[in-house]
Amino acid sequence: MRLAELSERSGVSAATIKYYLREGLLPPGRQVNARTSEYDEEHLRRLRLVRAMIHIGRIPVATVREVLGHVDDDSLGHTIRLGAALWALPQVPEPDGGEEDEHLRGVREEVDSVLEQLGWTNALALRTISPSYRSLVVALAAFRRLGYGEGVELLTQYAETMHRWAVLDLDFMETHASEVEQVEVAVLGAVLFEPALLALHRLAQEEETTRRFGWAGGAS
Amino acid sequence: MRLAELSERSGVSAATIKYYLREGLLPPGRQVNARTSEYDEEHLRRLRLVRAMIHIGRIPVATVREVLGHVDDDSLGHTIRLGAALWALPQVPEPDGGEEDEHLRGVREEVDSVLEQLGWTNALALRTISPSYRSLVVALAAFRRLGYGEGVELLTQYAETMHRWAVLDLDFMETHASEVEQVEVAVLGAVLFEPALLALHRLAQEEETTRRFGWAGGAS
DNA sequence: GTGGTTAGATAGTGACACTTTCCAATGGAA
DNA sequence: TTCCATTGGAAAGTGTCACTATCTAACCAC
Repeated sequence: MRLAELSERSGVSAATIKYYLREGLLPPGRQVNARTSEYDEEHLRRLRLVRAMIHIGRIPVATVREVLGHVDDDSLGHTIRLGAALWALPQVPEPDGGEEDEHLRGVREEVDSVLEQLGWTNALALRTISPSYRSLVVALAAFRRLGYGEGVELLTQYAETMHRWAVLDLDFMETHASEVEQVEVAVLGAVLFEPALLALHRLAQEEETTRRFGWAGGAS
Repeated sequence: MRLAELSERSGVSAATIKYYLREGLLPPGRQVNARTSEYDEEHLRRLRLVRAMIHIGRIPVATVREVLGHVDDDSLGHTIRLGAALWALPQVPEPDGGEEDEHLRGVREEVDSVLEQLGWTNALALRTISPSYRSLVVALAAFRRLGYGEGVELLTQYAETMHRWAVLDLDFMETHASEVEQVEVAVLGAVLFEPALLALHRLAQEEETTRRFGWAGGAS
């Protein structure tokens, strides 16, 4: 298939596809001659993956390139490749004060004790370098800075829920044979499944809110 | 406190605070005279809230204004205000094809049957207008378009988990008296707590991955 | 009365994700 | 063979976004 057909089948404009090729998000097609290339189903799939990462996962183009680079890199071990890909995903940025702590330090201690209590020894060991750990601490500290510190106490319950979710993810991942696919599935789980589950969560909130308060609910 | 102090205490530059005032994200200070305004602790809190929404929640400035407008609007009922605020949050954009269905239609049917099975009658009734429902369907359709349809079968399990989470949210919310605060807590739950829990989820994934595959794991 | 600060207006910046425009080289149709 | 739409590639342009910088006139403390 040529560029025009790839564009039509994916619903992505030819100019945008050229842009992705230029940026290295899509591998070049098979060169037929100096002025024509041929694309296949794998290109279409990759294009859909890229689009989903950008629009559903809200991942910047440069980051997509980096993440997919790790996914494709078969010179690394399985865990490393997966870790590298997941760690390249966008994270919560540094808080405003630069390094001003207090809340940050308090939350960090609390998170550490929760991890220890849960027996997450691997996560504890990775703590100093894991972006997920940093994101967690920063987000919780912001919450606490607004006066909702008590929310953090539920952390253990939430952590158990999230662990159950992770087990489901990895079970699902292991049903897929190829290593490249396994890493891809894990990345997709983080990039596409998270938004889906957040939408499901908001839907559950809507359900529960209307159950408790009805449709017009509360005073005006 | 004057602008310079507000800036120093929050770690946000004076120019940025002026920008937020201009955009209506912060209410103006108490005018002392033609060229001086006085700000209080409530301004500091609001500023931190805005910063958290923008940087942790990744919400566009215009959307923050809209969401906070709903939170502050005491002319509406409780449920409506909450719904309006949550529905104003950024959602998954339309898929590429414009309206090309098939996957979309299939997923929609599947989601509907899951909702029915769970007895989420309110969510089912809101289905046609709820942005969360749309986001869910679009994200799952993208997943399926990439060949991972089976993931959707776990939907019921995930939905039950998300409902449990929503119940925890609303329980927490109800411990807060003021209506304005209740709506704020719900919005914060969606905006700050979601990133925190996603970080927790990724941490759980790291833990479980290293448990199963070790540190170097898999072939190279 | 002088120097530093303030609110407010206007314009500028850099990142980002495309989009447009141009080109010469093809390749199928007439 | 001639014509003309299409192709890959390069380069410049566009619109949005979240600030950031510059300027002005008023004010206040010393």
